[in-house]
Amino acid sequence: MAKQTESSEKFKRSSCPVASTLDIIGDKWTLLVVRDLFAGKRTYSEFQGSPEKIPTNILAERLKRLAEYEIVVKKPYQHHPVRYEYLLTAKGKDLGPVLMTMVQWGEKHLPGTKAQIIPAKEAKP
Amino acid sequence: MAKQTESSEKFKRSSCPVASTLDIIGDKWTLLVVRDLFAGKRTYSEFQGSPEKIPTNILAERLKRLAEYEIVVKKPYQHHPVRYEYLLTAKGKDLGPVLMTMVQWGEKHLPGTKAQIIPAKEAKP
DNA sequence: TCGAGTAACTTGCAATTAACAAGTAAGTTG
DNA sequence: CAACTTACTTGTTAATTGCAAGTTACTCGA
Repeated sequence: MAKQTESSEKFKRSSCPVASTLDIIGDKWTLLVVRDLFAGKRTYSEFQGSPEKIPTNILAERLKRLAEYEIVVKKPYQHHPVRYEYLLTAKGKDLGPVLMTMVQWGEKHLPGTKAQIIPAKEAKP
Repeated sequence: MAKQTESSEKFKRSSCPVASTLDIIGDKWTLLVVRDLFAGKRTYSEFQGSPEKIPTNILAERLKRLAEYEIVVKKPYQHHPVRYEYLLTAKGKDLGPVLMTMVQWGEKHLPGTKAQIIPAKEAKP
């Protein structure tokens, strides 16, 4: 788990924006977490509840990575039982179009897939 | 290398179009091959020439997968020395918007990345 | 106050996948 | 005919994933 440098400079395969983007989100799970965030999920256990059943160690690692890349921020939303929530940053919200184009491609070309209508987010109770 | 079924039905983690799309293109290399196809590359050795230096066994496997999913078609473009070219299908061309949104995200958020202007394709020599 | 429960992780492996180097087959060129 | 090229395949090692179980901190009900 050794990082290559102390700084936030990460390894890049090339200067191509597609390749560099894939270095960050190019795996089976990362964008699913981002999708869940767009769907209004905020906590570790909410992510675990998704139908794809992400392994817990992978979820933890991906959340850490997403925080390192400043796609999400982790903050406690209550103390005593300290509980954390993960929120999309502006950088993370900018992944929305990537997700949307995947939804469009999937719905057009992969039979049996169907995006859910995301209910408008309510104010926190 | 055993497939789960004889038919072209592939395993899906869920009915979510994002998850199902990621089941196909959710890795570090697949979309780079698609990017190269959009950039006008057509042959195995042209893909190998890209700056990310994809391992040859992975390139072969990904091309096979892309053909199975009908994102590309493989066809010989000359006999005698049989040489193959890979071409995007309509389904593959529909991945263009996914690539474009990644370019936009990368250029905005990943310093040092820069999309190349793709030169107009010349006639085959 | 004890025991069960919950959220958010961590740890330990086995199994799968990726990476790297080398080798192969068919055909062409000097 | 020896070297070269394209398009792969094979073998081996390294890294990553997936699954199960364990941990920590705190709450709640009997």
